[in-house]
Order: sequence, then structure tokens, then C-alpha cells
Amino acid sequence: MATHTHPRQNLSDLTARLRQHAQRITGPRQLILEVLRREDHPLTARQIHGQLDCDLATVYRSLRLLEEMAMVKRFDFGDGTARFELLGQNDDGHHHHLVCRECSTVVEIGECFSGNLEQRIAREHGFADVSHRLEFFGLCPDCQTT
Amino acid sequence: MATHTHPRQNLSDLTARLRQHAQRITGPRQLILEVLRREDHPLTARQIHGQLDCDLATVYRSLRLLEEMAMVKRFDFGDGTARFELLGQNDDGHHHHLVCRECSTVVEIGECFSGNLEQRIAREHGFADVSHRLEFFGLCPDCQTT
DNA sequence: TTCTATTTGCAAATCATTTGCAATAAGGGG
DNA sequence: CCCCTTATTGCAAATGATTTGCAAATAGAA
Ligand SMILES: [Mn+2]
Ligand SMILES: [Mn+2]
Ligand SMILES: [Zn+2]
Ligand SMILES: [Zn+2]
Repeated sequence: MATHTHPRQNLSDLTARLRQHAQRITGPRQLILEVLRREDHPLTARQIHGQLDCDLATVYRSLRLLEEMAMVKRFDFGDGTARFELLGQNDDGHHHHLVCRECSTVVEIGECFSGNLEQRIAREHGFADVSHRLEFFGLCPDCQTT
Repeated sequence: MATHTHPRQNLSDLTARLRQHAQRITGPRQLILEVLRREDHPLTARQIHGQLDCDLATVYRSLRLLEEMAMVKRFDFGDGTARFELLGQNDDGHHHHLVCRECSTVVEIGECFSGNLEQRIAREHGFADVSHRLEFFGLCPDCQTT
């Protein structure tokens, strides 16, 4: 579920975190967070760019930085275009989506399978730091009637 | 797990299925299946091309056709490069992978979470034909020592 | 073997994303 | 508040995967 944290929170958080990284608090960086804060579904770099007034390359560069700072999370719906969602302060943003194969409608999914499946798989193959990426696809109510 | 079906099977299967689609049995199409048959992990178009003697575009075109014919399955490890695996005749190929974030080593995973999670999600949001895409990522035994 | 529709090779086009570089702006020190 | 150094931006060109147009090659039916 989209965690809608309070406006001020993200900006002061941004300020604080950027200071730690010894980087600058710029307009584009703040604006991207504001755009993301308004949405409850992940947006593409292009969609974000459409609501701003700066270069697309800057959007990509900022998103990458914000991702490294763990302020935004990148999702992959398998269509060759990355999507980004805002993260709350102590939120690792782990969740999934249900995407309509026809119209691309997105539903946020909070549930996940039991953690011991992942643990078992990790142990069984001797892997460490195992995580997963999971997305659901289907036909939304509207697109079924067609 | 990679289902290694018998050589002949895939070729005669190919022949039969291509006839149904009213398409031709060409060298590249057969060769791609042979290359895939030798591997137990998904290959990129480029990797397949490296073992053949035909144009990369032909590899892409053939893979797409074979995918539509349900003879190969496409996987997405989130690195912007599609990977393909051979499918057995009555196999929908649904399975997952555990990929090393460092060296890209791939482990085939047969397990999956309980089907009712997916059913519950589908029903809860009124979606039909729901499927999912799931991949695990971690550090393989070798890469942990670094 | 002949004929025609399908395929292939090759080059150019797409698309998302990244990168080089000169111009511009952020913010610490004075 | 002004300067100076350094990070950041805009713009254009580069990338890398994948697709596409088109003429030449070829599979398969007759
Ligand atoms: Mn989400
Ligand atoms: Mn596999
Ligand atoms: Zn839909
Ligand atoms: Zn590894």
C-alpha cells in the first residue's frame, strides 16, 4: 500500500539525507519527491518528467540518486520501463503489484508469501541476502468485459 | 527445473507446430531449439546468437515466434535483457530462479508459493487470468567469501 | 523444376537510459 | 551579502537491447 507520509517529512528527510551524502538540495530533487508523493502507484521517469520542468536526463539522474538514498524504490513490470515509488522513512518499500495486461491498471498488493519459502530456498542453495521480486498480472474488471 | 526432453521430440514438435501456424521449418528455428536444449538455464538472444551462424535479428524474430508457439519461455531478471528457456511439450514452463547479484549465477527453482495467495488476490480485486512473475536474488556461495 | 509466400540478412530505426561537457547554481567561508 | 569551489543541470550524442523496412534467398506446394 502506498504509505502517504506527511509532506514536510519527506522534504526535511531529503535535506538531512542529502547532507549526509554531501550532496545538494536542488529543485529537481525536491520536485520529483513531490510528484511521487501525489501518486499511489509507481511512475515512469517519463511520467515524472511530464509533471516537471527539467531535463529528462536530470530526472533519471535524480531518481538514481534517490534510489541509492533509499527514498524511492524501483519496480519492474517487465515492459522494459522502470517505475518509481516514494518510500516512507523507515520503509524498505517491499511490496508487489497486480497489473492489468490490457490497460496497465495497477493495484497495490501488500500481501506476500510466507517468508520461510525464501529462507528455505536460500539455505538449500547456500545463498545469502536473498530477496525477491514478485508481480502479478491479469485482466482487470473493466478489461474482462471486452 | 529444466525439463530435458528428448532431442527428436522437440524437432518433430517444432515441425508439427510450425505446420499448424502455416509457417516454415527453417534452419535458424531448428538450431535455436537445439542450442536451448543443451542449456539448463535461460539464455539471452545474444548468447544464443553466439552459438549460431545467422543474423541477430533472425534470432530475435525466431525467439518471438517460438514464444508465441509456446516452445520457449521468456524470463526477465530485471537487467534489461530477456532470457529464453526451452519448454517441454505439455509444460507451461512456470518456474522461478535464484540469481546471484554479483556473478549472475542462476539456480533453477521449482518451488512456488501456495496457489491460494494468487487466487485470493485475484478475487479480492476482481481480476481474471492472474499469473505471476517471481525471481529471487542473493549472493551465491562463491560471492559471499569476497 | 517452377512459382509464390515466407524468411533472412543487413542496415537503419526505436526506446529507455546513460554519459560527456560546458554552462549554471548551491552553499560554506569570509 | 559576496566569492569560490564543486556539484548539478541542460543538451546532445552515445549506448544497448530489440524491432523494422526492404530486397535477396529459400521453403514447400504444385
Ligand atoms: Mn506500489
Ligand atoms: Mn529456468
Ligand atoms: Zn485493464
Ligand atoms: Zn555469485
